[in-house]
Amino acid sequence: MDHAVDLEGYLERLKEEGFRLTGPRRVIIETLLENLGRHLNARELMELVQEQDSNVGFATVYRTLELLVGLGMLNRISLEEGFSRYEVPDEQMHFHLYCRFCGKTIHLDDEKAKEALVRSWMGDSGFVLLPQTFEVAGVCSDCRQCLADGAEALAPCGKLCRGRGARFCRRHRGGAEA
Amino acid sequence: MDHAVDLEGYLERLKEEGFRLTGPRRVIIETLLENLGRHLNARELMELVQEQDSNVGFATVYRTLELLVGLGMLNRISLEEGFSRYEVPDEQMHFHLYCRFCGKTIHLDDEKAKEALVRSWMGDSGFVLLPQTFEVAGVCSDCRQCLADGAEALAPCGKLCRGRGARFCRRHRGGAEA
DNA sequence: TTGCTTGCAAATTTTTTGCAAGTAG
DNA sequence: CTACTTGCAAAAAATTTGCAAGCAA
Repeated sequence: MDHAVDLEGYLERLKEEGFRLTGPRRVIIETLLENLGRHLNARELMELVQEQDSNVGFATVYRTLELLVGLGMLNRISLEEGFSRYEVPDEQMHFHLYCRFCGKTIHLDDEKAKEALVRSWMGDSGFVLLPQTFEVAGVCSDCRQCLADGAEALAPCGKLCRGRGARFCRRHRGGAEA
Repeated sequence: MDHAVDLEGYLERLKEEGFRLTGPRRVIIETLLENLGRHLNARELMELVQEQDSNVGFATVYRTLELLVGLGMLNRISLEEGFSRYEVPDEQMHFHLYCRFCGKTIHLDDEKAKEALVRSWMGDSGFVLLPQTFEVAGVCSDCRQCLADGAEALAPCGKLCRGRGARFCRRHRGGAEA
């Protein structure tokens, strides 16, 4: 799944585009490539980068991320958490199941076939598909069990119920302990 | 595409869940249902709501959005703009092509069939699919023409090149006028 | 050298929260 | 009445920007 991306080639590409190969950029890119499967966000990336070089600042991390995204060398993705995550684009697409309530993620198989299918959707639109990760939102079986009586009400379950929605979670409101 | 959602039924659902039907909530929900296809963000929603009742504050808009999302009555979506957009969940999924460079969006057909396909991806994972909108990222033909020599470099084209990436856009950096 | 880059701190933007006052049920 | 809700203002959190100093090419 995480078949290594060539670091030197990646760095070279930056240079070919006319950007300078600086220390901070090097560390940031190395970190990104060493954590291919993790979908780091800016803060997580920052923390890892600072283990290597504590001088690198937030601004540089953000600027480098934006540069890479602008060059198509990095994808910005969102799990609706209120901030962005980033992934090094792979040759091919990836497909995940994402539980909207507990955040659990499952990686799907046969990605090549699925990608071909998605590509076929573009038809004669003139669009060219960019490899990306699809997060298919759903409810996992664990959370489904937690969903009380009114099955379609889809109230968040009490176990993980992380993030913003927690405040209105019926389980939490009742005081039934998180 | 935007087959009306029943306002009273929607409001009723809130009450059934044990939440109060207040003026501000009413206005917010009305506005949401009157702009089904627009994928409003919090600020846009706020502005529309204030045309109806200038007393409603940002906090209430955010709190109501969060409440509805928590109840599964609203989906939070992201176009990687740095903030969230919201959509009233439809019975069925929707599929868009989204140009990563100019932001152009095209609505795809045969959504029922595509949805069935996506549902089949869930296999025996135990997940239940939640109706959602898929934004398939790509490059539209207009932007493809703007992509200079190094075709795979994918530098943003100069025309619309909106949002955060603009600063590093090769076209803009050169001073070649946006 | 030249001018792209960086770090820092301040500024923005988006979203959340505390709290007294308002109000639906 | 009761306690869920609201508006306001302050607080947080995420991201961006101005600018003098640093450094790659």
